[in-house]
Amino acid sequence: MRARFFHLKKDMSEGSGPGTADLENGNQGISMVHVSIPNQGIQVQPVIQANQQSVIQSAGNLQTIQVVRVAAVDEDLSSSDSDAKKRREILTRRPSYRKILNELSSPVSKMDDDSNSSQSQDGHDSYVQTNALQLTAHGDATPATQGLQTLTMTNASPTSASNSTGGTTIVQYAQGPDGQFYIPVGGTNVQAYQITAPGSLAQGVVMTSGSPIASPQHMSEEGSRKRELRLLKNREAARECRRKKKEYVKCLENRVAVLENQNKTLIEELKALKELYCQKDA
DNA sequence: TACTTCCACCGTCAAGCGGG
DNA sequence: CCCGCTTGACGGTGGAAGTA
Repeated sequence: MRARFFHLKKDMSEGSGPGTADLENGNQGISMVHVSIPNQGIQVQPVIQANQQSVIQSAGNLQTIQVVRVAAVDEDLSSSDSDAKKRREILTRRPSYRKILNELSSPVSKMDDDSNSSQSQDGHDSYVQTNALQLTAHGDATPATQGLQTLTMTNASPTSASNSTGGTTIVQYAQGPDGQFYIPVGGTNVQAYQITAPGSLAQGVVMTSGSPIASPQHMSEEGSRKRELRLLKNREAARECRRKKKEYVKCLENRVAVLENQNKTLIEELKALKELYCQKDA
């Protein structure tokens, strides 16, 4: 089995590298941590036992960050395919990063509400709030771009083959009589760009300049159009998903840094109090 | 310099999930 | 129930670093 399988969850529970110090007890069966943040203080409270789902729930000030333990699952890597299937079934699906980040940042804000950025409760996490990747298609009534469709992607990557305006990416495409997709550039001057077949896509959307009317015949099917659109959407979605995942990991790492600092401070405080107590006693 | 290894990123597929 | 979104898995690519 490839190590990449569930690697995010694994990273979270293995106690290796940055961002895992608060989860070091994972190998003792402690896989849930209570983090409560009353005003400024932070309490970390391990909770024994956890079921197999990654859940983050919040109740008032108390947030429960429950981390899936994968170590036990990974231990029997040599087991049969049915075991692998079982593991897979057990560990399928986790809440989306958007949801997790929502919960991490609550009750201050809701991710999908008005604002586009927020800070989590520890005041250190800084990540851009993301809306779900949304693509809405609607016709364009302007004569110059008759038949032009517009895909609006909120918070899509600015590097995508599209116009990006403040987190909203607009992909415009026209559908030729042959069923091809054309991406017009320059308003009235409808210079057509053809989205090529998936097989010829090395990376991203390869666009080749061409006539808005002429097209190769092999792309003329409705099915291939739909597929092309689906792939385009999924490409953007995957990009967005990876970005969110990165933010999520960063968010956790920041949280770990804060908790480590807190822990260090408390240890020093305890040490000082101990010394004071010993001096008094002597 | 050529080769290998590692890492990050990407596109695609497939499956689960939630909303309508 | 269907459709679209989300995300894990997989395979591919390119660049950086290490090695013979």
